[in-house]
Amino acid sequence: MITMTEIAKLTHVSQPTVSRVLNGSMTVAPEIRERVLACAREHDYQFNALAKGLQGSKTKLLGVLVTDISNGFFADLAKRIEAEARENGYSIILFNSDYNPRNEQEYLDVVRRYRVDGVLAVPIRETSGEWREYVKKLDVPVVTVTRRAKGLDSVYVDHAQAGAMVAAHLLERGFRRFLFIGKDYDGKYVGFRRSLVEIGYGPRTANVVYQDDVQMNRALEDWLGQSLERGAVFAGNDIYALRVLDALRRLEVSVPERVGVIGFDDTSMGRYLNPRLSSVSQPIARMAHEAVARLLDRIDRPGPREALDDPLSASLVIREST
Amino acid sequence: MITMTEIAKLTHVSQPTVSRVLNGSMTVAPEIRERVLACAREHDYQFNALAKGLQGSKTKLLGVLVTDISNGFFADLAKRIEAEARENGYSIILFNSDYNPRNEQEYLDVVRRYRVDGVLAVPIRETSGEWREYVKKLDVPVVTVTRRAKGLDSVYVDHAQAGAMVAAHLLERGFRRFLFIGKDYDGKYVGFRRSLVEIGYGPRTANVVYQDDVQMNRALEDWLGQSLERGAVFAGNDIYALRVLDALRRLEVSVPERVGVIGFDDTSMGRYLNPRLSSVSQPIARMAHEAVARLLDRIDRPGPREALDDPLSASLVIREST
DNA sequence: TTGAAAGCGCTAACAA
DNA sequence: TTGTTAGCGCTTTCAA
Repeated sequence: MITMTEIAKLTHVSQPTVSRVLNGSMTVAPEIRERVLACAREHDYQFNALAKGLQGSKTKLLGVLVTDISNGFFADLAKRIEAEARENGYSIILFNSDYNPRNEQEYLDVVRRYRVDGVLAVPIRETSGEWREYVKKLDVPVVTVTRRAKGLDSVYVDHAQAGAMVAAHLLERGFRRFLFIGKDYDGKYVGFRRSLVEIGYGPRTANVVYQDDVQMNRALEDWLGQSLERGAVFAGNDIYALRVLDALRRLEVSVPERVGVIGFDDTSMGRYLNPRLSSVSQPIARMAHEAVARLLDRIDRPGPREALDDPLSASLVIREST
Repeated sequence: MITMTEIAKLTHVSQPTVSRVLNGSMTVAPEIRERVLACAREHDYQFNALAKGLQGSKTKLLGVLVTDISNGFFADLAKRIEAEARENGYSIILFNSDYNPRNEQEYLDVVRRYRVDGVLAVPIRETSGEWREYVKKLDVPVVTVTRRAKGLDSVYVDHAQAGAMVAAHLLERGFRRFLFIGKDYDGKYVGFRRSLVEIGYGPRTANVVYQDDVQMNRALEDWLGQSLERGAVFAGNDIYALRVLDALRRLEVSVPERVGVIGFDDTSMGRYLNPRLSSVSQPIARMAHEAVARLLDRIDRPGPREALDDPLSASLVIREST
């Protein structure tokens, strides 16, 4: 691939002059400018991003770390982030932690090796000390997406509030018992449960951690057997919701007459499912936009500033399943 | 971040000696080796991948270009590719062309700028002259994944064969009219149609290019109205299939009694849908493995060799919808 | 307006 | 076994 030095030789100017032309400096004689540009075009010059990055620390590279790219929600998020980054002249190095902290840690090292200008991350355990420590060492700006990490720039949806919304909706629809599929420390469950406890439904709300289909189906069956009252399942994500729907169908439980189901993330399949799935929609495009904007701002204007902590709110998408 | 030169100063050796230690050369006195390693650990040294890449052309970076990462199939593929690459010490720069050739072209330039060691691509139009020309200019190895590009290393599933399999299956299940959702030059339709034409069903097989739900639903309705014979819809991917299922439900057409539906890619949701979706499964893990292996081989042992052209075969996953 | 020179962090000769 | 020197492709002074 042709270099500036070679173009310089071909056009009989110095290499820095070529640099000036190619970077759009206006202090070059039009005649030379033409000559250099023509030569660059002819040989299809592409600057060496490594050499450029070696110099001024601007690699125009962003590290993006997600937990699971094969989850439609994160795939969408990654897609939007990539688009936003591209619009601003940045490229993305993508990492998939697969919910494995070892991977996450390893990636953070890789990111440093490539001297990325900044990192967008969906941390596995955003509250852990290890995560904070690693971020400290990174010495490039980091923006946490989807999760809230205290003291760090975070662009996220207020899960507790979303959970409360779900509770209100389910109550209004006449459901009186509740099962959450997911971890009990999950923000959405925290908010969900809190609302329910407040009005005395604490004993009627439980949670199950998803391990595999067999285990979940059994848990579901147990829960169904405990009472004949109309209940609702709040799934931690749409993937779980889809499985719940399937299990319920197998058990010949009618949705939403006997049991309601609501998902989370509002992935695109939801509106085509049978029954159409109610879900909680996160403003993906907006999150991607704000996260990238914040990150680029940190990159462009370094120095300490207060951490961004602006929870966006989710919205309910009500369809047939509740 | 600390550099080799700085470590050299701190440990009172020359910088190349630090390089030797850190790269595991055995020709260094144990005492020095210890000292240097300790210092590196203490300061959490991470080599500068840019400087390294600027030198020996090995950036340990792979460009990955897909058409749509938000499609579950490609998300899975990307995930596997990333994992395979990582196992071999490579990182991934990810691009999403969004089926836009302009993006694709632009990305190929970016890839050159970062001097990636190789590229894995799902091209938009693998048969076009433009694509071949761009690949030529790339002067790094390129492996085409999912599609077949003549004369280039290609790891792909034989879509025509898959299409033929679908035809045989549908016929066996007693369907007698056929509608394919997708482009007529799509390999799977080519193979599908060919099989059908051979036995005289040419006039009974048609295709519709998906534009949006309204248009597709209308086309579907038209097709249904043309005959009362039992027919099947072959969707170009599972996403289309899901929509077809939804449209059919709206039209109160029973699946698979009156109309069969089969998808493509066998995305994970398929087994939970109502009805469970029959689909064509591509060996994603194997494709990722072979593609990365081939690419790394090209990188490690340059020089002309015959292009890899080894079509893998897809397999039918038959569930309730056919 | 242009060029010469230095340097980013590293590897790769080559000497000692 | 270690150090010296040069150079990868670029940007950035500093002179001219």
